Amino acid sequence: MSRNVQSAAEQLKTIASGAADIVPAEALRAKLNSGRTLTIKLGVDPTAPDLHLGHAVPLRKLRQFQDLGHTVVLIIGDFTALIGDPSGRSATRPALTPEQIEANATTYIDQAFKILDPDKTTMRRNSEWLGPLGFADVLKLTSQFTVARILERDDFQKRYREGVGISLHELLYPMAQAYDSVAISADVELGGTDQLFNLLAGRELMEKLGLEPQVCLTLPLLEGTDGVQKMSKSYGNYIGLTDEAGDMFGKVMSIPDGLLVKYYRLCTALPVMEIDALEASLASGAEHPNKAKRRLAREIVALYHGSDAATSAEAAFDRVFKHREMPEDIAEVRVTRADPVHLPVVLKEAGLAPTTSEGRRLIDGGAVRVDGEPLQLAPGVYDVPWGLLEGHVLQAGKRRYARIVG
RNA sequence: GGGAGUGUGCCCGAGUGGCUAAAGGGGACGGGCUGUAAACCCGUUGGCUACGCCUACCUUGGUUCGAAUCCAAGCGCUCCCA
Repeated sequence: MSRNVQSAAEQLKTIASGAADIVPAEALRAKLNSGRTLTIKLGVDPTAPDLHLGHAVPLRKLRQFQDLGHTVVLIIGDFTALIGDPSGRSATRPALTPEQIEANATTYIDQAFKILDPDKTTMRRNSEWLGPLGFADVLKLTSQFTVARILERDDFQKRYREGVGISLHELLYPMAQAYDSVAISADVELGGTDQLFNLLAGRELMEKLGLEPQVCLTLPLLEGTDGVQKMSKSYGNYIGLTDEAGDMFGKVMSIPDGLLVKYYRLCTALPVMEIDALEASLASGAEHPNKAKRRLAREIVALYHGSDAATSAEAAFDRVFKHREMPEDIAEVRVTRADPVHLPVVLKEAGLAPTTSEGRRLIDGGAVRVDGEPLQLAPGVYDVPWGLLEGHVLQAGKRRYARIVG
């Protein structure tokens, strides 16, 4: 929408919103003042096929740069994936096969373009320039860094102190990433706060090689739905960009209140001033957190599925969780017919429980309902008449439903 | 190359011959409360149409009526010396 008609000061305000740190801020101001189109770099690790809101944070920031008229270079770290970024890790990352990397890169790009403007995005792979380097080239590069400098890194220090292994090649990761910045002459590089070390390495290397050093812009790590750990698939606390609208809405509703403003800032496209105002009214108690969270959920769902989907996701949410009614679209599930039927098996076949044992636990725990009515069975009894289930809605817990057919 | 230590369920971590499907904690799931938030209370937490059976304490062999626990070799990880 907007082009680079905004003043440097205005641009800076947008860019700084939600950012954790800009190092050095002065340099960014100067670059913006120059009026030229800046090259904004983001390196991504093709280590996972599915993107979530956490991945979207830097992508959103990139989009802001694009809207301000700048160019984005998205670097797929297909070569560095052979090392595995040690950032924030307490152990060496497993290396990926080239096939996995390729597959992940493809899905990554697909999903990233839900956020980025393809016309203002250049895609590169760092194997383009890292691959051809010979051992002599690598030696020359390593001579630009000192051991002390590399070992300053918190995660390396920690691992070293705790006796957790550090492979030698991991020490080269920051250097490889830094070389990416050299290869594309980046003006600004984005990354999470855990990336600061890597970003600074890029800045230093550029300076040593006589290039205008990049500005490092870090973004806070986004906590997942548990509100504690950073959002990550392996913690199971993520909201996927390709999650269904209803799921996405529900997951956003389940984040802790304390994260509301952060999510607004990092995950929505709302103007900075509006978010500032919301933050104030939440703090004063004028705005109920639940109301703010609903709007947040709508905003986020609308971003990835459109506003119609957001509206109906909210309606479906209310139906089930506010009015305690059945959802409208309950999938029919065909299960093995028997009379009487063994309920744990039905639960399993219907996908409501992962195992029959879990099914039993759900029954014992009073989590199973038929047409919304709690099912009470005598202890030790798990068989029910088929007629009780056929055509009815079987429910396990608050969110799992299935209409049983035979 | 030499020496020492360590490997338990999703994670951390007890357990040192039978009473161990394995303490405790975390997490997760379920119930209550509620705003599908937090806090709090309660329950569950290997699989199996199940008062029983099967699979489990890095791997493979061995000792024993019986092993997560003892022995041997191997593999992984860590530390110290060279």
